[in-house]
Amino acid sequence: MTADKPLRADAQRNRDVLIAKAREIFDAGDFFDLRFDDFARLAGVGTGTLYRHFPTRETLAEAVYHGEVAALCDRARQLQATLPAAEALATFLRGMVDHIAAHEGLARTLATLMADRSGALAEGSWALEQAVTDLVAAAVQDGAVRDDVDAGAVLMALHGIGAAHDRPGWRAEADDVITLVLDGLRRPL
Amino acid sequence: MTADKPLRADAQRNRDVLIAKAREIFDAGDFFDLRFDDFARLAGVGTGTLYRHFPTRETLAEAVYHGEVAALCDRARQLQATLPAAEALATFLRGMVDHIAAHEGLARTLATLMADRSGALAEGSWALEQAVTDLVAAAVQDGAVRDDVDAGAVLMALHGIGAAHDRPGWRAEADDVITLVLDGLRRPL
DNA sequence: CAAAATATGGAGGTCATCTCCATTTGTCAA
DNA sequence: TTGACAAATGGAGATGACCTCCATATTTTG
Repeated sequence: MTADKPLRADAQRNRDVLIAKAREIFDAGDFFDLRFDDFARLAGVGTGTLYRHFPTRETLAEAVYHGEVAALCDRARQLQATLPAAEALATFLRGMVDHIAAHEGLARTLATLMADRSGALAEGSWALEQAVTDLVAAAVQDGAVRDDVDAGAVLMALHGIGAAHDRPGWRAEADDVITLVLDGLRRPL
Repeated sequence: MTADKPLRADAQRNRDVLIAKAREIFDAGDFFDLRFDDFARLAGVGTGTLYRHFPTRETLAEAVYHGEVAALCDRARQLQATLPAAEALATFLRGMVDHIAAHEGLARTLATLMADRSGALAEGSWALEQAVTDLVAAAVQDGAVRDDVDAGAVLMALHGIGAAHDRPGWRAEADDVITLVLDGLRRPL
């Protein structure tokens, strides 16, 4: 896919700084209040450098997102290796809520970008989708979960949770969504 | 809340034209590809007029959204009056998916704006939330639905459906989400 | 170490957004 | 009807964010 050409040392360094700074801003939730040019200065590089590395806000977001997704996928695999399938799925989904709760701004920012022009981020989230699909498939295999609903539905529900992050009773409602999904998955009819 | 001052005749006419044109553009999904000034010309008014009526894209979206929400609420009330509670809820949710499917561009546009700065639209969707809450409450009353999950969770799931509108297998997955939610609601444990 | 390749930064062009106000249109009382 | 006041209009132009471009600097290579 991405035939990563070896990046020059300083270029790599700047790229890393940009991503790190971006994650920071994302997390604070200030990403959209900030002029893109100013972001370059904040990161200590020229605007040209910023734009060469990340032509748009979306590409930058994708880079940050990649790290998130990788971490989540690791967690999924680890759970799958150490717990019964149904429990792994439940634990993972509950954990997702914790994770989103802990990274409010980031979740909101990503949700916004996701809804906007889904192309860029959709690609980045492919791995996450795969991980969830695997978790569900394993649970189906165990007979713990019905086989007539697509794993994509679980993704959708998660997406709703992330996107609605600013609702007053978010945490309780998010937990309820997971409860509904898990209970709904359990009964074959 | 909104102490609607009586609008002058021509102002009202322009306002209506703007909303009508906006709904049209929304539905075509071209809302974000269009310069806001050009939208004014498309609607046949000056930019000043556009901005006086709708200072931002969001306020315009909210106006369109209002109509949608009103229609949906009517439907909810009608179902609630003519069907058993559990069935009314199920029919309403299934119908939501149809509705979103039929108004692709609009759904996507609203989802985007919703995620962005939720303030404006969140206010507009209060009525919809109330309608869903009523449907759920009635079903709980009937004993057809568990009472330990908040109606907000259903809203969240719907939100996820709307926001993820561009996924390849959207329709099937959306139906699955509804299935999960309904089945999840059914079992008290 | 020289030359080639690669990356940098920020000045300035471009273009969407929004403001402002001279003019037009609607309202209402006499 | 008409005059006078209020409300609304529209579009020219200011503003400022986004992005390009290239002379200069840095890294790598032979």
